[in-house]
Amino acid sequence: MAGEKNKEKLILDAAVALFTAQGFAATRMEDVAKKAGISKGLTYFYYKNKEDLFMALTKKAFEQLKDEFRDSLRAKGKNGLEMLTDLVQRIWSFSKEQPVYYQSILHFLDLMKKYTSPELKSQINPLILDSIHFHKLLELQLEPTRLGIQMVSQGIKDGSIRPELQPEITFYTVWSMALGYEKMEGPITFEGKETKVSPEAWQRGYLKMMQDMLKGTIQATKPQAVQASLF
Amino acid sequence: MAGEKNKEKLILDAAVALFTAQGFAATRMEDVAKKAGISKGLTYFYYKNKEDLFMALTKKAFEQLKDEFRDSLRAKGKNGLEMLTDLVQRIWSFSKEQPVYYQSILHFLDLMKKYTSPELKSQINPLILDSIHFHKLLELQLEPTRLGIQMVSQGIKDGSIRPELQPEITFYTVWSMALGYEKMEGPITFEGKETKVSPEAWQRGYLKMMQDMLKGTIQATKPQAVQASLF
Amino acid sequence: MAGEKNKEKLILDAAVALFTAQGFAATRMEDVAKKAGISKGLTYFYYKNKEDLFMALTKKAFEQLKDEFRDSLRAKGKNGLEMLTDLVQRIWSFSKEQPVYYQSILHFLDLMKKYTSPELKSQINPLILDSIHFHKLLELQLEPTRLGIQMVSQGIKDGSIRPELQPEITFYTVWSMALGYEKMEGPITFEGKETKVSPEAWQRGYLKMMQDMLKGTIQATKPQAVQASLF
Amino acid sequence: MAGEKNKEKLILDAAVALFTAQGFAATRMEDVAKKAGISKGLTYFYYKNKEDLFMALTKKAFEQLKDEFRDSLRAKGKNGLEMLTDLVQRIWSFSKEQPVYYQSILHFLDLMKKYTSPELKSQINPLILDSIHFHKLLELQLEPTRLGIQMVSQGIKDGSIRPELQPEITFYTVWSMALGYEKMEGPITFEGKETKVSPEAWQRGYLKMMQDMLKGTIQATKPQAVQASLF
DNA sequence: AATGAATGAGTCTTCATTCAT
DNA sequence: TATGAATGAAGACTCATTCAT
Repeated sequence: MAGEKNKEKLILDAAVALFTAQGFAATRMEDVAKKAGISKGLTYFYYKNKEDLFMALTKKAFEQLKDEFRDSLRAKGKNGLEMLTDLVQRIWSFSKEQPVYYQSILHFLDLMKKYTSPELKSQINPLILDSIHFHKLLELQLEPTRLGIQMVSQGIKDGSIRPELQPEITFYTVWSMALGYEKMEGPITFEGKETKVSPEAWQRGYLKMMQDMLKGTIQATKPQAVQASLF
Repeated sequence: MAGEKNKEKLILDAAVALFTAQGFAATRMEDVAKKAGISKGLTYFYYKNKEDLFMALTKKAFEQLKDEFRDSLRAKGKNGLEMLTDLVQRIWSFSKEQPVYYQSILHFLDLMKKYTSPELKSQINPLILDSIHFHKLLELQLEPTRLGIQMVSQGIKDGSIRPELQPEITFYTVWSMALGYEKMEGPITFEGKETKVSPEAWQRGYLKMMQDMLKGTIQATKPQAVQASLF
Repeated sequence: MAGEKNKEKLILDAAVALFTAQGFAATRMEDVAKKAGISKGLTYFYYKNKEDLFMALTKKAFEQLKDEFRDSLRAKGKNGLEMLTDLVQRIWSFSKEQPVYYQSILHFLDLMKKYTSPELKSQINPLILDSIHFHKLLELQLEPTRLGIQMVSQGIKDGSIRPELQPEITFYTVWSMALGYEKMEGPITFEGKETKVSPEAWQRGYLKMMQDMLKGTIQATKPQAVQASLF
Repeated sequence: MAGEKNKEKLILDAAVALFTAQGFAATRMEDVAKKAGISKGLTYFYYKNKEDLFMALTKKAFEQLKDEFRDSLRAKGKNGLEMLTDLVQRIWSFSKEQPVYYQSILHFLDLMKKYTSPELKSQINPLILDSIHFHKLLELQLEPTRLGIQMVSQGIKDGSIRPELQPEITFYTVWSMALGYEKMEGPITFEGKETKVSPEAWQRGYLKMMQDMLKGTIQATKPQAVQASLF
């Protein structure tokens, strides 16, 4: 009774667990069902097909991501630049703690590229276009962006970000930097074994450069750990 | 007789063409063979398996990428900052003109992340680890990086880049920014339909911010198109 | 309250509509329930299973067919030969207007063949043998036949049919001719596109030959449309 | 070496055997492969899918049927009416000895009905329309018909068939009678248990009536068994 | 009578890969 | 080198049917 989680969520949780451990392609719907403690058929009752399930998962990922954005924006006593710095770090944490959600977001971005290109649109699996979750995502994906743009605007207003920067473009730049960072982790770690660039040093350097790129005349209200560390 | 060696190339070219049109998963080895004008069996003579073929393709991608880096570095009359600006634009062109090669590089970066993580390493398809091309790639991937780092060092020396920046970290940052940019194209195009942020405006803004982040006291020797345009 | 019994009919009507549009195999019980405006479960309350439903439908088909036979036999002022001519035309109309009922009758005839053959009986889906409707059908199917035989007997008595014909065999022959005719419609229509044999010409010719086969010394009491037309 | 039957035929033979024993729907492709002594995959190498296999089987059925027609036509010393009588009996034998082939022909006739009707065409399984064998069948199905029409023409010429009959229509009538006959076997056998109409008596009666329907002034060159028996 | 969530057996089909020639 | 017939593991998905409520 009490512990009777909603089946839909049960399935999604099982999917996340298995995708994390084995990847999307290597996970069979039957395994998802088994892990969720239900029958295979019921999985198809709640999700039209594997793609639909993945789109539902992606939706959840965006919702969680939005929460991160919201928490960054709500933080008391932070100026715009500090918010963005915090946000980027949250994104990195998110990519580590919820790798499947994070990957699903990256996958969705690739999807968007195809979706917005007339030549590539046909490459998209029709089952994805069929999914109701996919269409909800088209809207949902904009929400984190809106919050991010607010942070930049806030930073310009409070003087922590250069006034000549255009908020939309600036936010997209920050967002894409965060995404690019994650891609480099492998090579950095690999090479770091023999060079001086440790992942930690790189992260500090990366944030610092980003802040330099953005910052206006007003200094941070309080010294930030990242800013303090030299590299 | 003499020119027999290019069967290998024939296969690779066929693979690129098909992966471009349909994606990796949707392309069957039989199709590759047919497109290359040879038999299915022969494909397996030259490449151990589909993964091996893909690793060979990735190797070629890195070689081409390295050429782009080299061309940027060799350009006469450019200071370090200009080289990096040029490089980033080359990378973007590369992602558009050789989408399969570009995607194979991104895929390899993901692979590197798993490869360098003890927990994730087991997720890598064993056939990949078997591939001789994969192991060559482990070395090869460092080459573009080395060239990029030289550009930063050059920029510091010629004053176009801030002297306090650490070359390795700075290059990685630029490199990851270029990668992140490409990821955002879909959303930007999608949202651009109703907002003021066109893909072109964003690209200009992105480059400008990157340059602001890097630039030292010395101005560009000649005005650059990108710098000139406001956003 | 009073009229509750018609849920059964509701289901049957829904089944007929869907079978007509999509065929038996392509129609799911869930669709039938939805079309009938009731729940899936209730369908199984009224009909044990899909086969049982189909047998019930077949029973209804035989009842309607019997009505056609009865109407033919009851017609005033017609001699036996005219009755049979009329009957054959009714059967053809029936096959066009109630294709599902008609097909269910053909299906039942195939079933009978298996049912009466010791070797083939095992091929019959056990659910069919379980159906109470099937067993009712074993009796019901004889009724149209009885009426048809009466027509032949009547024709012999009134001189419109050759006296040396054996009524049972003659009726079965007429009945099977009517069935065979319908099977040929596809090929005739297909080939008719390039030949002189239109479906209409064929129908007229078919009836004429049948009448020639049956007719005795007494001519039709009134000229019949079919007899009048040459072919 | 010697006993190495062509694989395509091996598969077809296995399919016939299994369809005969269990029916089309109840036979799995895997069983066909096993029975043929090959792997499941090879079945799909030779036949695109189950429908394609069935269409190939139907093609073979029409070829065998055509042989029956040809043999009837070639028979020395027979007039047209005798040929048709012989043909009908061959068809009946065929339906008993090659029930799967026979049923596949009936199935094809149903298919033709849908194929030639704009409203019903969409009900046809797309895999069937895809099958190359289906399209060959559209031509092939006409061949037996052509031979049958020749028989009627021959009968008219030699005086064994009424001269006023139109060959095409007459043949189609005979052909459809043969088909209808087979449909009645079940009911006749069932009812025959308690009535005087045995299957044998019916067959004799049926043929006699058909001959009466067709026959011209010239008597059979030699007495035929069927004609001799009273009913 | 009535509901609809839940079950799970059943099957087609794909395709990377091998191997006899 | 080169072929292409042959293999067989793997997995998504359907739908008739049941049953707790």
